[in-house]
Amino acid sequence: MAAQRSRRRIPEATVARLPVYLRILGEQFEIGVANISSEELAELAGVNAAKVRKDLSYLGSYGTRGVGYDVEFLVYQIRRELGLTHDWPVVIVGAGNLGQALAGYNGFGDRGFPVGGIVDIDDSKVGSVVGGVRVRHLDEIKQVVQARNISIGVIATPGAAAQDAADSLVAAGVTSILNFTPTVINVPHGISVGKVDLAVELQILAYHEQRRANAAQGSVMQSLSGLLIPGESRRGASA
Amino acid sequence: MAAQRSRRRIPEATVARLPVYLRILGEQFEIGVANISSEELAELAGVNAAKVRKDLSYLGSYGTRGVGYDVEFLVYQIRRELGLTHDWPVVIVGAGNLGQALAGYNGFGDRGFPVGGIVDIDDSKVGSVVGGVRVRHLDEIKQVVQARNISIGVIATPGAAAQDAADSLVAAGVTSILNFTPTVINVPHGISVGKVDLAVELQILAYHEQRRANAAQGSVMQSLSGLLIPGESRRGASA
DNA sequence: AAACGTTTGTGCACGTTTTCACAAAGCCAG
DNA sequence: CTGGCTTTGTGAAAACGTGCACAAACGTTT
Ligand SMILES: NC(=O)c1ccc[n+]([C@@H]2O[C@H](COP(=O)([O-])OP(=O)(O)OC[C@H]3O[C@@H](n4cnc5c(N)ncnc54)[C@H](O)[C@@H]3O)[C@@H](O)[C@H]2O)c1
Ligand SMILES: NC(=O)c1ccc[n+]([C@@H]2O[C@H](COP(=O)([O-])OP(=O)(O)OC[C@H]3O[C@@H](n4cnc5c(N)ncnc54)[C@H](O)[C@@H]3O)[C@@H](O)[C@H]2O)c1
Repeated sequence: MAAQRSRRRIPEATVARLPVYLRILGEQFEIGVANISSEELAELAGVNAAKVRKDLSYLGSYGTRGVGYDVEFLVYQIRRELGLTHDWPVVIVGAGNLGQALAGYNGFGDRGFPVGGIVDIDDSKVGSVVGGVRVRHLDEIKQVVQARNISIGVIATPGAAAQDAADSLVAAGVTSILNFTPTVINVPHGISVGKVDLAVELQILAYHEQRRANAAQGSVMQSLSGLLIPGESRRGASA
Repeated sequence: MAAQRSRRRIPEATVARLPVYLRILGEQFEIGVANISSEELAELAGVNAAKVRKDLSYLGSYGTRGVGYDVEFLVYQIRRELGLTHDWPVVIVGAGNLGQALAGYNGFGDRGFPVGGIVDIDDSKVGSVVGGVRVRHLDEIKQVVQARNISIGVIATPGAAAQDAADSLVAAGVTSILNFTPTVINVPHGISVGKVDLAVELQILAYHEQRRANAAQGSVMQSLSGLLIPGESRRGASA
């Protein structure tokens, strides 16, 4: 009776890398690669080979020593572990520029996340069709979510409305939220939240740019004081 | 002569949170809040107060014990540390759906990252104007970058063209890249790369959804075997 | 000017993630 | 079926990130 079922807990850092491996493996499979070593996969994913092996080891012992991993089988196992064996329809809240772009973007549904519904609070948006889906009113979100058994919601409203949107999603029964607004949202315990913030990414890059600029200036100063070894010019390792 | 200049190295995890604090502090300043405690800021940012204090301590000792932090001063210090005291124009490669959406999005320039240029390889796109900027041909990227002294590039091409786009950007003199395609790009040492991948975020959420589903099923099984304490129903802590 | 309540700044312990390094396991050639 | 080559899977160490807990510092009140 011992349920030998998965129930391994996979480290969050690994979960974030599995989708990257998955995509690469899918591409390799497409071009006829049947087998791949941790070294090759690591190269393609831009990470350390030992890390790849440890990551994959959380799925089970699916490699063959001296040979590598069967690409097709590995794709199946990762998909299984990530819960990608079936589609996860999503509901988008906010049918503005971003909401419409997302709804119209196929790379969304192609990856198993079809747009199951779009809602907006603005009556002038309600009724229009974007990406083949008719925009419904925010008030109907519960019907939309329950009709297609949706558990993932995407927030694409202005930042000021993000908390409202999150509350509506949770009330409608959604248990995972991807937030595209810059606003931090509060959700009840047990709800997962992912965040995509353009400005944050750019600001991180700006920080590294500035460091480089400062370091370069520092180097010049050192150079002037005769301390910089030629050929060893400083460049922040940040890639 | 000892250059007492910054040159503190700030942990990457902290760098990723500073933009969040910055936005919140800006909002608080707007609504007239002059002073804030680490506790309050932590609450608004959804993190631990000790973490906030440690993060801010990397900037220097700018708080006042028993009082808190001066909001305006802190905004200034974070902006300074992140290198946001001046604008960082960006060049967008790829004027398709995403490229046009980004170019037309004001929250971009508003945060100090104006679109300094857009290039595309498709002649039918060249010459059109999006977001007030005229699309130039990829071949002219070097002129575009150098004319405005751009150091940040954004890749919004199809995934298959991402490496090409990265190579072009690096050749043109860009030293930081934000990659919106799902493709992993290789860049020379010393170039910073940020990545925004929608599918990865959704797949991470799917994983948590699936775990919840499995755990719930597990609970039912436990319940059936009399092991589930009522009121203690399992819900994965993932928020 | 002392006593008090508040909040910072940070040492320390703990948890997580990365990396190293190597035995175990497989394939293949002879 | 043995020996040599390759590559996995994983302990153990190192590096990194988080959160607790508390002394030090500050403003206020008496
Ligand atoms: N446009 C971009 O390229 C881009 C890029 C990155 C991030 N973002 C972020 O995405 C969000 C949306 O941007 P946008 O350009 O699409 O804005 P937008 O103004 O075009 O669209 C917002 C939509 O949300 C609707 N809305 C407002 N309150 C609502 C509510 N409570 N419930 C449901 N719908 C509501 C509005 O009616 C509108 O249709 C913003 O937070 C923005 O910062 C946009
Ligand atoms: N549209 C979305 O909502 C969305 C969301 C997330 C991610 N993405 C990703 O963003 C990328 C772009 O998506 P899109 O919908 O804008 O695609 P798109 O096809 O509309 O636009 C791509 C543009 O890039 C140009 N291009 C192609 N090769 C080029 C090259 N070598 N140099 C310069 N330009 C080149 C094309 O001419 C085209 O104009 C894709 O990788 C996609 O996966 C898109």
